[in-house]
Amino acid sequence: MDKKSYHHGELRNALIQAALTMLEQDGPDGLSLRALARAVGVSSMAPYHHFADRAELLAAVATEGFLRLQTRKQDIQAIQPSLREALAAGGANYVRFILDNPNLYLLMRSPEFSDHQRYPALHRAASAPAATLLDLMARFLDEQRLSSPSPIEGAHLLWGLSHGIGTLALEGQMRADIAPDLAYQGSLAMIDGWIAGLKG
Amino acid sequence: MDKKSYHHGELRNALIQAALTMLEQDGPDGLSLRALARAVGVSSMAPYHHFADRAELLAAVATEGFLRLQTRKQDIQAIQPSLREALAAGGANYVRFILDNPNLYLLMRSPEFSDHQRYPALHRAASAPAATLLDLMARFLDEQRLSSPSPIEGAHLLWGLSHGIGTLALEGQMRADIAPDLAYQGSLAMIDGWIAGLKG
DNA sequence: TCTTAATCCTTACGATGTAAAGTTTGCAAC
DNA sequence: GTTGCAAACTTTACATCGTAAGGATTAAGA
Repeated sequence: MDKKSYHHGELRNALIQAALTMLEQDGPDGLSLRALARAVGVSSMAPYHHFADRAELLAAVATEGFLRLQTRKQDIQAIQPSLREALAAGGANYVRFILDNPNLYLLMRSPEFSDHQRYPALHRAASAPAATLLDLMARFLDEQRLSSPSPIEGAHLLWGLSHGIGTLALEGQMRADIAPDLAYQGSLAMIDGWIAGLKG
Repeated sequence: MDKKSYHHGELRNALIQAALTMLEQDGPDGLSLRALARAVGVSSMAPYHHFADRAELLAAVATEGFLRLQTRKQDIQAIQPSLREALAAGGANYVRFILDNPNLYLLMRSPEFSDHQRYPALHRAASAPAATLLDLMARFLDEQRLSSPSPIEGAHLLWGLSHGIGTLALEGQMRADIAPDLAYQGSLAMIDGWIAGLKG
């Protein structure tokens, strides 16, 4: 595809792909629309025919990130022997995703996309992993006949734990190589705390 | 102090204070050196006599944030009846700090300050809360005669949990009003999981 | 009083996001 | 085919930003 024609034809996709690779080099803030356009071989204003502004392009990239995360999530959790271990494995996988795609993850969690109304596709993609976790948690709590925490609370706790550990590892506050396992062990400890709390 | 003189006299401090208030309005990225200089009533280049570049000014603001955090942390943890509850209360307080100073916290955790060599004051201030937590954790694990997790692992787990919950709450992924309590309950659950794991 | 160093200002440059308006191209209807 | 139109892309222009270079002002000590 060595199109040198006036019309690019696949600009939207090309921009997102270029952004994904450029992102991991320069970070979310270093990613400029102009540099992106240059990389794709197009004028500075061309991206504006596919995205309203810079934020909308970044949102599309972040959306792609959530789609990739969800794919990985499903692959891994299908293998686990028990719900308890599936929950912990999901956490470890989440940390691994963060460490594998640091800047993409930073972008995905950027507060500039907080407005759900403005980025519906992003929030749809982002809610898929959350829904998967919530479903798993609800099934686990039901299986164990636990009335506390609620499924939402439990999901937020495990999610928060893995998100936090991944972020700390990214910042160099802890060893990245053991971070996924730490998330796994921490998740198990919290889950066992719930179970122990019921019995005690 | 209505100095209209050529020399401001307190520029460095004034800039940091102005940045702290402007930060919560415009976010870390919206904070510009020029706007800051304008707010303080000084030329665009004046800040450069006190800070090498924008990053160094932001680092000073972030440092102030860590100092405030540490103050709050000590005040609250001194009141707790047990080490177990002190650990959980520390987590809840951490979440409250995040929700009270969302943009300041974002700045404090900005990856652009990862270079410890370049921002020694920042990392000194940042390590104080971490050290406090680590000390508390070590004392708790010793008190309970727990060999697992290690103090560092335990500290990272609780820290990660609160960081994650605070961040999710910031993003609107969960109700902010119950987030601190969720961190409290989650911390207790994980702690109890460690204890249960020993006995079981 | 004179010197000197600290503090602050003016001017200038390149880069960025994006608004406005023009150019090229593919395509559908005749 | 030819025509007409909408979509894709370009050019030009502007405000704003970080910051480099060099000049002006002032405080403080000799």
